[in-house]
Amino acid sequence: MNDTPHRYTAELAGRIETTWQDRWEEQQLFRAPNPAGPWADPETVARFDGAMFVLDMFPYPSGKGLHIGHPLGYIATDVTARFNRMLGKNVLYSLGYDAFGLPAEQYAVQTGQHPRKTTEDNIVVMARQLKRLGMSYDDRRAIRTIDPDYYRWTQWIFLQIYNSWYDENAPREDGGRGRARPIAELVAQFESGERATPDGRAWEDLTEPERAHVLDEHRLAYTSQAPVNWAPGLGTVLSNEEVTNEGRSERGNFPVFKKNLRQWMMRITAYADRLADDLDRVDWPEKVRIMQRNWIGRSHGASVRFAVDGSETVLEVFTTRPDTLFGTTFMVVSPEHPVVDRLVADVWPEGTKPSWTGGANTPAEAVDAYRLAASRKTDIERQTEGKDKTGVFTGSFAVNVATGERVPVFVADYVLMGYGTGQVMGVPGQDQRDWDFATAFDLSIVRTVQPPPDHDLDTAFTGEGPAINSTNDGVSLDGLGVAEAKARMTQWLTEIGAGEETVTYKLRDWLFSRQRYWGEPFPVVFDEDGVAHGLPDSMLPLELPDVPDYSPKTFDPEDNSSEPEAPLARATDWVEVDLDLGDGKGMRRFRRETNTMPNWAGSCWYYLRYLDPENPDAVVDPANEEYWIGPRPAPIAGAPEGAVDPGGVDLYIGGVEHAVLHLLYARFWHKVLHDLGYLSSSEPFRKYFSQGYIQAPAYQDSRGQYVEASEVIETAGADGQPEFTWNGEPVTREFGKVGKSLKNMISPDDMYAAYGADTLRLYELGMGPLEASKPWETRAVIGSQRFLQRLWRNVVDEESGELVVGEDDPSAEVLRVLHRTIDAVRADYVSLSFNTAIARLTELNNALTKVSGGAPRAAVEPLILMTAPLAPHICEELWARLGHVESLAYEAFPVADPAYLVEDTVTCVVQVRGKVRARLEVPSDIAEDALRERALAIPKIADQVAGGVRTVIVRAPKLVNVVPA
RNA sequence: GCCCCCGUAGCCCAAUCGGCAGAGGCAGGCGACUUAAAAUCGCUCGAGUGCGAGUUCGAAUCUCGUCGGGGGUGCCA
Repeated sequence: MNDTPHRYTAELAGRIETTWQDRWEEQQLFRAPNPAGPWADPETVARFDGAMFVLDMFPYPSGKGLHIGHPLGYIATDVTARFNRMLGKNVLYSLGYDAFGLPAEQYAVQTGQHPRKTTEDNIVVMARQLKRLGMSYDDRRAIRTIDPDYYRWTQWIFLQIYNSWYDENAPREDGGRGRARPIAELVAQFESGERATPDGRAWEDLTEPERAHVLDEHRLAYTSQAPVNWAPGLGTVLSNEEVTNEGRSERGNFPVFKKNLRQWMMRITAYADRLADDLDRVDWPEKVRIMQRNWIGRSHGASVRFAVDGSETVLEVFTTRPDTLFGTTFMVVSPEHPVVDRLVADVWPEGTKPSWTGGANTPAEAVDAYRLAASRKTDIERQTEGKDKTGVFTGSFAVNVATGERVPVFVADYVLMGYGTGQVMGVPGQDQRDWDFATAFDLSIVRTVQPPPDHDLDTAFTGEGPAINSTNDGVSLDGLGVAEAKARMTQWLTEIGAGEETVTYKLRDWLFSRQRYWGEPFPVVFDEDGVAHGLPDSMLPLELPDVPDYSPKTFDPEDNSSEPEAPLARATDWVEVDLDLGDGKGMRRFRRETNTMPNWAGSCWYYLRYLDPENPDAVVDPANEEYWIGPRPAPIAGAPEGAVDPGGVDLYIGGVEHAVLHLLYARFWHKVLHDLGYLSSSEPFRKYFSQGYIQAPAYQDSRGQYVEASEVIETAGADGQPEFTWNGEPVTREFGKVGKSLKNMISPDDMYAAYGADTLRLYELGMGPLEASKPWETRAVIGSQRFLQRLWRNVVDEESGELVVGEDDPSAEVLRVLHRTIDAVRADYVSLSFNTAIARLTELNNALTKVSGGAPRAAVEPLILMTAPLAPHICEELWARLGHVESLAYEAFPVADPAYLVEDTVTCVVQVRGKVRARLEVPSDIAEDALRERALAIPKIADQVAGGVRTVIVRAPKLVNVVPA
């Protein structure tokens, strides 16, 4: 029989936790009122002290359920949500499911179940695990991307983007220029003649397909032929992330080919500048802002036009180093570039070196062979060949505009078609790639920046230095530094009409279609001329049809000529439809788009739907948007002078693996909707915090195979280092991401059973800073349980279950500890420093344990309130046992009394030359002079500075440093 | 290759503005409770901050170099 029936064991914790979880749910305690929309309750909203939107990256409902790595961020947001409720804020906090996607489809194909069934089953499992963790979600707002009521609006947003164009000259309210406008306004410009059509004909003289084609050049969502990763053996296209370094599919290890297919694209490049500039206005980790800026890859330089000798053809290059133009000794064009055809000469001209010809008899032969070889190489092969430069001479010469010299034009695959103009000027003196090419092809090298004396003579010099060899009749750069020389050269190029200042980006338009079943259908149909039409709102949602077979058609893995067949294409009854689009043309025959949207679509805007999930009339009521995420009066700390707050979610926590794509795509959509007037905020996430990973030990046997981590036995070795064995065999330990592949899965369910959810929450946040990755150690979880057991014992007698709190006033000493703790914990919660908050609470808890006569109620109650965001169940239970009827979820968070924060006396350290030599107990308000005198009067100090004092540094009241002469 | 972050006790981690290296936890040691063990409780041991310079009255903190670990990116003109 248990001696201590009221001890806080895992079993008791489990009972308490499930009881409170049910109670919270019954009382609908965490439902946040909205000011407008279907749930409008402005009176309740008015009772709060402002709004706070706390957001997690919503999960993909995997069949394996949660592991202990997942909840870290969720616990952090839950603590933040609970803390802010206690500060009087109206807190919006929920968690939906990102439920379309490839794994569900693949699992469905394997098991013969419908992906909706397996997905919904998985959601049930995850929802149970999360409820058991004690999350304070508003359950009404937990949207699922697969629900037609949700993806109706995903489709609606797609249509807004499709029906928009980017007007680079339109003024914005923030003072800049460029914003999305309805496509109808562009049509009006064409109709009125304000804007000329590409070929100059009048708009009304264009056929409908011609007009559609013109508009496609402007739409923010458009179709185009684009190269994609095609795996015939899988019957599907793959994202780049799904392709291995060896150019095979991650799943199944099938060959992957680049294939040109008609695809939907999103014109995200139109927003490149704003996506880069507005990073200054959001409160994000600097690391993530740098990653996004790198991804956008804005670079400033100049475009320069080169005449081709004896031809009308003009080559146009982009360079970030116009100052080095005098050092251009050759030109290079990408093999895929259409201009190559016009460059190929009939015969090898005089001066052609043997190494330039590739052994061919004519330039045409050489270039054809080279282009064919390049086309057969994958991107990966081009990369893995590294720095070995290959190429052939075209037989043409261009004219260096600065020197007037003829320079040979080459075709080489180190120049990429997809960046800049696909043509470069070869400047070996100041570019290592060009140097390598010049060396391989025996081309001349002219330095136009003076390298320092210690510079390696066999390499390019890319650093800062004075320009040399850079003077002609029109311009001289000699002696100028790089920045000045760039400006001077760009100015000269502009004057003579040979070039101008230019900005380029690495960012590409976003490939937006997938040949999959389990995704949002495009709300688009094609008429018999092949012209695309967006469906009218009244036809949304366009529901994903049930099909008998949702697996993609597979082919011979090596059959590059095969074409993907989207599963929806087989639903012929659905694809071929007669519709009246309401455009005055009556009932017509259409063919539906059979691609589906990528996984990103649903996750691009889910946070907006949390704001107003049941609104049938709008994606979100403008008043709700404004209330929850509208711009605030003050910009974020550290924003540039004059910056305006962009609005957005108050706190978004998620893994850094989504730092580039998801966050960038969501920002893009948000800005489009802002431009079109649907949103007052211009950024989705005002503050983003990237959490670290929890790593768990994984073990490999002598063959390098991972073994089940839970079955590994640790022993102390002869040298005191731990040794590990599995089934008696020695294994080696490493730390890695938790999961199936490393066989180190640890389920939160096991932790609930062994310790309880409150202990798990406390342990995960107590491990270290939220942003750090740290190793899981099951053995250490006990420490968090002990903390809660001590807290329990401060209130409840383990034998009898009676209250044991003292009703006397706390001592001054206890009050000082209490108020110092309040002060620190408040600050720690605000800065997400949960590990130090836990340490402070532990300290206070330990101190109360030692108070004779029982921990005083006046100290225990604030301790419980402060611990409640971290460990809500046990705190609710103790709060109730202390006689409170209401949940503590909306109790005011304790406030520190400044009177208890100041000490009467402090210990002052007295240093000699920076080394501590003595200590003084002094009044905390001691004057500098008095402190100096007292320090110098200490005999030990006086002895040490007998030779005289050079200076005394006093930092009253805590430090005196005496520097002897 | 380039860019960013991190190295503090056996382990995970603290340390406002540069001012006594230690808040908290794990493990270890000692003790209490127990017939015994586990659990629990109390007490306790423990590093001079990866390494080398520099700045400073004073450096874990700032600067430079170097080593180790992690992340991003990659022929981006």
